[in-house]
Amino acid sequence: MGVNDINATFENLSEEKRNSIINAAFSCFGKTGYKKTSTSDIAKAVGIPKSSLFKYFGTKRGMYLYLFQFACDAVAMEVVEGPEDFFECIKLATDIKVRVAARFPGMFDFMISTLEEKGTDIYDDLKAINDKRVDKGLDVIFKNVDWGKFKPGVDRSVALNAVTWINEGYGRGKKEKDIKTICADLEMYMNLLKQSFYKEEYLK
Amino acid sequence: MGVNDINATFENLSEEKRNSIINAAFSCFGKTGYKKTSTSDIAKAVGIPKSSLFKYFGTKRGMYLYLFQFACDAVAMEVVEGPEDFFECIKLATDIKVRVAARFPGMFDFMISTLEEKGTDIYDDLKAINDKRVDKGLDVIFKNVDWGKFKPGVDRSVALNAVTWINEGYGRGKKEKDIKTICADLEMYMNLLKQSFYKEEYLK
DNA sequence: ACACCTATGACCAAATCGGTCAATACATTT
DNA sequence: AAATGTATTGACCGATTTGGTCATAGGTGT
Repeated sequence: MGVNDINATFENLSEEKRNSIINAAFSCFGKTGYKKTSTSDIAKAVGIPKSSLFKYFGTKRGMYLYLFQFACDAVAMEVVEGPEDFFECIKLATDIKVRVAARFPGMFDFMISTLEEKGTDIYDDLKAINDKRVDKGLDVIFKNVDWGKFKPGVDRSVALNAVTWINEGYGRGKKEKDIKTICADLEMYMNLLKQSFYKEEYLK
Repeated sequence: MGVNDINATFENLSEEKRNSIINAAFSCFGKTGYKKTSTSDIAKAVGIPKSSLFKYFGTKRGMYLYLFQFACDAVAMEVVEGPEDFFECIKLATDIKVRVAARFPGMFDFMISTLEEKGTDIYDDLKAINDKRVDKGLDVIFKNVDWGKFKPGVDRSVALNAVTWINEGYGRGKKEKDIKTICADLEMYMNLLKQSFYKEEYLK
């Protein structure tokens, strides 16, 4: 084992065990935030003794930063530039999100919660990691979008808001649905919005 | 002071102070739930000593139940039967929500959080209070809706989902906006959806 | 049998928990 | 001004939980 490699023991675990730990931690931290989530909460959720967590991550802070970095990397690995059609980009983004969320269900809730919680002693570290990201949210996916397809009255932020809110809302409510149903449902909602947003000539 | 009246001292406070306590408690409990929110968290948020809270509500449990009852009553007081047009009902519901949220900003987040947290020793008491409610969510407001105005393909749950998700999404993002802007923004979003949902003949 | 590493529960001091209480501050009555 | 009743407060309580340590038990390869 490397001398300075705190996480080495964790990385040597089987992927299955690693993911189960990561997912439980995502879920716990995502629900109650950094400060209010105790290490024993997470240990209980995973089903391993607390001391193992400290072997893997050193400190609670180390664990949280690891998770944040992990989530950033997981997203960055999937992000690609999208086509010029807005709703194709939405579909692409949804696909990515669904695919990632299938492996790490609590990840996006966790990511949202990280930036909400201020006044903690890790906030600066989080921002440092976040500033180093190149993917910068949805910018990459949408950079090629042809906004000319939209009706004159509809501006970009409105469109993007409506779409993301419906996606979020659907995501919050889904329970025990398989990926195919989810994608089909979302496509239906998106087609609904498309009819409101696009000029007639682009509604195939 | 009445013998069995634990809350009497609290009720005798000025409305301003009472509301500031209620709002801080809504916000704290809404964010981290019953178990993870400490009485000192709330006291600090209000700006009064913790011991005062215990004078007002007796116990933490008592405080939480009071808040829940209070929120139920506040909603029940505003709810009325809506007209037959779906989007007029939405507007009515939004008006109610905005009006209530103007006085108690954290109330709805609190209400949502109450039913999410299971395994606490107050869950049964909450359900008991909740079961006594007559307003039962949005049923009353929407009971007169004429669903025939919708396009054949659009079913009710889809419409209601899209509308509520956009409302929730907008609500989550709003910061320092005055009520008028909020209502205008939401009306714009709703008109967008209306065009997707209604048969042509009903689009004025 | 050995060495090597991981997993684990008992354990720690420090902080925090829900809750109490005697003392103070304050307004009202006499 | 003195006396009275109440509201407010910070100091304080035992109990629990906190982040974190560590010696030991257990498994694996040789």
